[in-house]
Amino acid sequence: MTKLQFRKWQSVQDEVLRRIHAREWKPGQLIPNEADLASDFGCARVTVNRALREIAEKGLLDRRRKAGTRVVLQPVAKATLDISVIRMDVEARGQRYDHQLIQRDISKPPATVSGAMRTSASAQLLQLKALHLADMLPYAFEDRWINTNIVPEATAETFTDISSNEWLLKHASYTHGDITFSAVNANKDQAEALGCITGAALFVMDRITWNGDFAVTKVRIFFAQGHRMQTVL
Amino acid sequence: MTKLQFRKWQSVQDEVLRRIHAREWKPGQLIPNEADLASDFGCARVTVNRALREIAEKGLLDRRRKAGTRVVLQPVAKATLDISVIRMDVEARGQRYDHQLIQRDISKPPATVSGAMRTSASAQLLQLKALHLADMLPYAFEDRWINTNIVPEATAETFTDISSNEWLLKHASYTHGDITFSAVNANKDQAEALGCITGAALFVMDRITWNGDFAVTKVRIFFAQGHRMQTVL
DNA sequence: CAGTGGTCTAGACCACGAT
DNA sequence: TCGTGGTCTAGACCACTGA
Repeated sequence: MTKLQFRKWQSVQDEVLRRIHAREWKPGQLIPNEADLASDFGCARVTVNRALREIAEKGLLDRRRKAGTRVVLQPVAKATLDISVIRMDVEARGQRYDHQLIQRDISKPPATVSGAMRTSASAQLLQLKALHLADMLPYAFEDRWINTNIVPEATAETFTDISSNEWLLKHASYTHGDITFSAVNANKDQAEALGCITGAALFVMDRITWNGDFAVTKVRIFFAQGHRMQTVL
Repeated sequence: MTKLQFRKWQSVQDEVLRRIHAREWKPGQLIPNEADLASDFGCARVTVNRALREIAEKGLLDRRRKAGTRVVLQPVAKATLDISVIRMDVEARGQRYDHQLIQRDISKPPATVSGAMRTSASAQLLQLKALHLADMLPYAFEDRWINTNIVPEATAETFTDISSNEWLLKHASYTHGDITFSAVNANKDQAEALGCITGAALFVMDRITWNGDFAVTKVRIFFAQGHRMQTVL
């Protein structure tokens, strides 16, 4: 009905994906070069290039100059995770978001933290512990360290009205981050904060955010029991 | 020294990212349109377009026709996970990979499985349980159901010489998949297989792979205690 | 060396959507 | 309505790298 958007490169991409999925082009097989495909599809070579490039970025094709383009034997699936502010996650579920500041200290972090953040062993950092709530029930427990050398304004902020995550997005910029997901058994403090039994399996996200070579913040988030993180291939 | 690759679009992208990170272009701010940037950078508009398009896909820019391009207020970080065959993960860590088939049955799955796979409630599926080993130590325990209506050849395969994952990649194609990550306390069977105590927190990946509207396979993988999944922003 | 993909350009038309 | 981004083209040159 509605023709909507003549994205020729996308129809080329769809057709190529169809041929791969239908095994018309088998794993390991060389496919025609860009110029031939362009005349087959009746479009410019650049259009074919864009279609194939995106498929190669997804990991389904292996492209090499002179050698041509092949269907990969064992595709490495690329799943994309959207890591947003926790408030957004909660509100996207149609729930009411609240947060409680549990602790706020300036102190010398344990060696594991200063090591991971590459701060000097004697440096004082700002530590925050907070609870995120969805519909008044515990959603996640957060343990964060902020590098006040990089973000000195943080020492003047109470973090009672705004979560540290959102405050940092407004006041600090970053260039990249490292994320790790794991599972841990809840200790007494975490169990108490999240309202579960000690030893319950918790889904954990660790994140260190960098601005160039300097760590801006390190945060460990313990999600309430039963939390799931979903994505698609 | 080596100039290597004149990718003008990438130098444009680097410069734009620098301006965003340096807050020269602040969150929420409108940046110059493509034509102006092109003349500023001394390149074609298409080159600017490619540079900005990729940044927008990463979630740092919001682009709208007529309205122009803005730096987003709260960037939603996109993290990409590479989901490969477990053997590859193990070997990438420099460890020896082995696997053991623990169970192989054709039976009617529980309602949760047939429901998730959208197979008829009375359909028989092939169930496999297997252990993945790294340097002879348990790495992950896998519980899999295969839809033999979609992949009938599976009924003739023993899965003793090749893991089900790699066999499926060779013999079945898929169009998309759903993935969920969570944490669970190990039950007695899982604890025994993985060599941990009952109740240990395990990192779990659930995956359903589809070919069009039909589920090819559903797998639940319990990783050994302490497993971490890493990525970057 | 030569074939293939990677990139760039100038110009063009179009889809969208803010105003 | 009309400014902006989205896409397409034909042609060109270049960077790789397999043979």
